[in-house]
This record gives sequence, C-alpha cells and structure tokens, in this order.
Amino acid sequence: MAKADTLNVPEIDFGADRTTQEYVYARLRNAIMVGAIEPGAHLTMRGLAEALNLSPTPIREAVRRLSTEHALQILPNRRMAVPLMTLGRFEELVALRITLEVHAAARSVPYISDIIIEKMAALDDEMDRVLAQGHYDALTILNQDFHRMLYAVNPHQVCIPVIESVWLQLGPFQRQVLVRLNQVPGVDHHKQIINALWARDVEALGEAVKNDIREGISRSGRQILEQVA
Amino acid sequence: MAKADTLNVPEIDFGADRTTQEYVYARLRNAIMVGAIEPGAHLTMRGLAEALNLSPTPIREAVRRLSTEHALQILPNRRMAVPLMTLGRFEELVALRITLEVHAAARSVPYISDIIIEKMAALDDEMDRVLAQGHYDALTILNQDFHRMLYAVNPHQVCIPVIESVWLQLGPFQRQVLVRLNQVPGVDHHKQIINALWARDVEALGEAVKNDIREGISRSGRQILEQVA
DNA sequence: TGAGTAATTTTGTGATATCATATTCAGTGT
DNA sequence: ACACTGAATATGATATCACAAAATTACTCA
Repeated sequence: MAKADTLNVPEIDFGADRTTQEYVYARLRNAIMVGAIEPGAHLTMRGLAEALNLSPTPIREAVRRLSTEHALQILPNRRMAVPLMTLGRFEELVALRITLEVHAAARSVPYISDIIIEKMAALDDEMDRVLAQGHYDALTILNQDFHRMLYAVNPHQVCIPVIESVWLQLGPFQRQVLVRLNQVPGVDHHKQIINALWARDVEALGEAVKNDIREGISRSGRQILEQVA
Repeated sequence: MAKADTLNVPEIDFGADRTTQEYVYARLRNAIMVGAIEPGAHLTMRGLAEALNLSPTPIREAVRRLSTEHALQILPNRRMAVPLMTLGRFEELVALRITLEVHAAARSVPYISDIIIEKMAALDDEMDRVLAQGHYDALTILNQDFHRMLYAVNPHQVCIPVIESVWLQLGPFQRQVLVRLNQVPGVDHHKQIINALWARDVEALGEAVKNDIREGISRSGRQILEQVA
C-alpha cells in the first residue's frame, strides 16, 4: 500500500493493552520527531486510517493531540500539514530549547548519582558507534534518550513534556539539516556534559548543554535557512 | 441538569464557524485555567457529553488534547481526573514558569512599542478595579492577558503555548490558594514590569517578572502545601 | 452484620453512517 | 489554449452503534 510509506518509519513495538489512539499517537509522534515526514507534507486522516488499517476515529484523536503540541498544523481549510520552518521560528525554538534544557539540567543536579552518569556515558559511547554507521534516525533517538535521562532524575520533574514539545517542532527540520549537510557535527559535547556531572558543577553543566545544542543544530540549521531566504 | 455544574463557568462566546471539538476544548481549558474544576475531581466523558448536549466523540478529542497538556490525567482505569498538586511539583512548576516567562519577556523587548506598553498599563488598571470587587476569575484571566500581551509582541514567538501549558497545570491549585487565603497578594509587580518596559531594561524586566510570579503565587502556595504535608 | 460474589449498569473505545464543505475534474464557451 | 462553471468526488466532523472492561449494586452465605 503506497499510503503506508507516508510514515516510512519502522513499526514500533507496543504494549498490548494500550489503546489504538495511543498507538497511532506514538507512531506519528516518533515519525515526526525523527523527521520521517517532510515539512510541508500534507496528510489526510482517511489516508492515514487506510495506511494503518484503522477507522478515522483514533487517527483524529492522535492528530488532534499532535496539533495541540504544534507538531502538526491544522490549516484553515481543515487540512493538516507538517509546519514549514522559517529562520525566525527556528531561532526562537533553539533559544527556547537552550533555556529549557539548561533549566532542567540545573534542577537535576541535586539528584544525580554515579550510576546515572555511567549510564549516560554508555549511551554516549553507543552514539559514537551508531554515528560511524550513519544511522541518523537512531542517532536522533539516542541523543534524545541521553538528554531525557538527565532531566528525568529529578523526581518532581515537569520539564520533559515541554522539552519534547520543542524537539517535536524541530524534528522535521533537523532531518533536512542532516541530509543536506550529509555529516554530523564534529565535536562531541556530551563528554563535556558528563564531566560537568561528575563535578556536580551547575555552571559548567549549563555551558555544556548550551554548547551541545548550539553546535548540534543551531549553526548548520541557520546556514540552510539563510541560503533559502 | 446537575452535571452541567461540573463546569461552573460561564459559557464563552465563540466564533460560529469553529468545530464543536474546539468549543469543548476551549471551554474545558478555560474552566481548568481559572480553577473552576477542583483538583482530584473525577470527570466522565459521557457526563460531559450529556452536560453539553453533545456526543462523546468531540468530548473525547478535547479531553485527549488536555491530557496531552497535562491539564487532565488519564488514570490507568481509563478514567480521568484533574491532577492533585504536591509541594514538589508545585515548586517545579513555579520555577519553570519563572524561567519561561523571563525568557519570553527578554525576547520580546526588541519588539516593544509605546502603544503596547500603554495597553498593558490599561489592563493593569482594569485589574485594580476588578480586584476591588473580588472577582478572582476575571482577575486570573486579566493577569494572563497582561502577560500574554507582552510575550505576543515577538512575531516569531513560540513560547506562549508552552507557558500556557504551565498556567494550565497551576490553575486548579491557584484557585485553592486564593480561596483559602481569601486575599490577593499586596504589592502589584505589574507597575514594576511596566517601568522596566518603558526603560527597555531587559535585566529589570526579568527581575520584575520573577518577582511578580514569586509573590503572586509561590509564597502563599508553598504555605498551604506545607501545612498539609 | 459483614464479607464475598454474581448481576446490572456505567463507561471508554473504536467502527460505521451521515452530512456539510472543500477539492478535483470535466466540460463548455470564449 | 485558457478561464469559468457545474458535477462528481474526497474529506473532515459529529452522531450513533457495538463491544469490552470497569464500577456499582444486589444478593447470598457465614
């Protein structure tokens, strides 16, 4: 079925007892997060329903949730599309991402344990391996896991959903950046993050997170958007 | 009908050509934002449907969207409730609110015009009038309008939805605070915000926003949560 | 009287049916 | 060829229907 390729992303494994709507939501969200759906692409609910062999009802619920997160756009014609990126919006999103993640990282420090740092280091090593093979999707996922692991150690944490919402908005465009440049950023700022964690140094951690985000996407993304404009 | 009182909030006026789902979403969101629904309260979709004279379908969509924003909680039994507040979560939400709003305010400064400042001052005056009459709901709405007006002058702004999501999570609890204390915070930090805007002083603006949030809800909220715990 | 269990009711979920609107396509006339 | 118009089609939105799971109630037995 041609429509299925709209989500050219592997089926995700899924606990059996969840709802269909949740499955669709998770699958679409994942596809958008790794940039599997091109910005500007138009989707139809019935198309998605046919592709996933479901009725429109759970599709609509999932799509509505994603539009609330600004991962999808409901156009005035009631059609939906993946939002296009502009330079202004891009810079706002990156700036917001830095502010949020520096904040979340700082509030995680009191709860950091050696075990967590070691787990994060292990994730970073895995990223190096995946990087060598050029698996961009896996790289994106691992990078997010790395960051999320840090923010999640704070037991009262409320930032992660907000941060993920920003990731979601940057996702489709980030893929374009990776594909166009056909290379990933050179320096690995994750080592810097890990060092700051070992030292429990809030200042250094903030700097490291900021650099990681800036170098990871900001510079190259701005290049591309400027040459278009 | 008794169920309708679940949302003891006036009907909001609503453009005629929007969808039912959007109407339900807006109405529920508003009710939660001003704290019209008590934390811990259980809602049923069919109950809401009956109260609003609608089928469960648009209700489900609206509720799903709100649960994505963490304004409602879907329990493992598939029931839904307004989340309860804890001290830890409260402090995280307030800290996040400060970080976000200081960020958004700073990024608005380059776009500030005298006209906007005057409009904000007018809103603040109206708040003083409403305050004298003890209309807490109207006060909450006006306060949000005041803040939103500032952040919205940035044309590439992406913060407002995120900030509103935090407001939404604080809403039900904030109402409890106002009711229990039966008074509103004394000093009006909005004047301080407006002065900083006239001066185009980013530093002072950040301080003013921080103080406004802290004094407005943080102190009294913490008091209440601590005496419970 | 109280605890456990079966029957009833309520509820959430997803598929289907229906309707209004938007889009696409074919045909007409210039 | 090209713009315009009307028919046909596709789409989104909501209500209704069917089903399964959960909650509630009623009932039984100790």
